[in-house]
Amino acid sequence: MPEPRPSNPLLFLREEEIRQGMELLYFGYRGFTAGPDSVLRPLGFGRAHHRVLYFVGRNPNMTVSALLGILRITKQSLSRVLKELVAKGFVLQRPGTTDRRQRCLALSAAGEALEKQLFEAQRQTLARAYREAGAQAVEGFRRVLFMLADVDGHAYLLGHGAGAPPARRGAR
Amino acid sequence: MPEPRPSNPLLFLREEEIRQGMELLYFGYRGFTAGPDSVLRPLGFGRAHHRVLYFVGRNPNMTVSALLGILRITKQSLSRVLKELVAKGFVLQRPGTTDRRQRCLALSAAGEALEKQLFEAQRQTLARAYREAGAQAVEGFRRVLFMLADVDGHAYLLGHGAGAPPARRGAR
DNA sequence: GCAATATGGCAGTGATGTTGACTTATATGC
DNA sequence: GCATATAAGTCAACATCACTGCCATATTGC
Repeated sequence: MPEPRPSNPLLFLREEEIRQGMELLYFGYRGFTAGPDSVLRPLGFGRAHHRVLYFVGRNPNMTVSALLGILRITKQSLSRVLKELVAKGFVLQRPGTTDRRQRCLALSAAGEALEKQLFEAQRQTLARAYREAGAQAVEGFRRVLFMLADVDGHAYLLGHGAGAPPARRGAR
Repeated sequence: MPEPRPSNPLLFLREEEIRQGMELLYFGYRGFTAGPDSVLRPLGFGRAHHRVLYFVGRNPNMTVSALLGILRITKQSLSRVLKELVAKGFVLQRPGTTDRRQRCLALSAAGEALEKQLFEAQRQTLARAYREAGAQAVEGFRRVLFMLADVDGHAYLLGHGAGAPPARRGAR
């Protein structure tokens, strides 16, 4: 057995520890995203549609450019997905009140129902993991992921006060 | 301000908390995977190539079916990616010693160099997040992600003793 | 009026995944 | 030894999701 596990918690950055973290991210994210696919496939939708439904549901009457800023994809990529969601009646577009060039996005009743169904699938997965891991682990989970997010992610996460700005407890 | 944050840690499963976790996973995973792309693009490679390089590097002389079992993609999807990696000299194929139908996969010297470069990019991202979040947070991060992984993920993670089997401290 | 902005659209391309059917080489059971 | 199973590779066809580049339309702001 090469080099025993360090008991000193300050030495946790060995390559094996890092690789384990990488693999956990890969398998964990895969397990987390597996759920909604079975709901989306029969409707002819994919992950991109899910992301749009999610963020539009969470930010009613958001503009197209706001959504583009969150998803960080091109206008054309979003356009196709959005057009399908509007055509099938899951998303509503209305001109902005102050600026009529804008198209404000919101979920229709059907869109809300679908988003709720997708949310429920992932809620159960995540809630179960939270319960098994414990509240303290959840706090660490959130703090590490927040640090992994880029500046755009931080801007979004901090802009939605519901979330805790993960200041490090007892930070040096 | 609707419904104040519960001080009781047993009530952390409200919808807002769950949605925050979903968003953290999305933005955190995106930030984590952003690094290697700039290295891979000039070589004509993508994320699929990265995953193959990663797991072959980590499991030298693994068989094609073992890799298929880890990645959970079809033989055809893997085949295309693998063929390109072999053609460009990053991955070596050798017949198995006991079963000559098998093709055992390993990284060439160039493959190891490339994998190391990709690893370094993500190691820095992850190590920085670990440092900022603290050792205790890292433990929670790992435990939640482990619970999110599916059975295939668990089988892989537990099969590589380097990782800690995330038994819950003080579990009920 | 005119430049900038918000949005939508078209054409083409590429990476990644899928299904289904088929081939080749080798191993194994009887 | 021969039938069958298995490991791997291959081909055709297709879907999703992203990209670039270019252009059109409506509206705003100066």
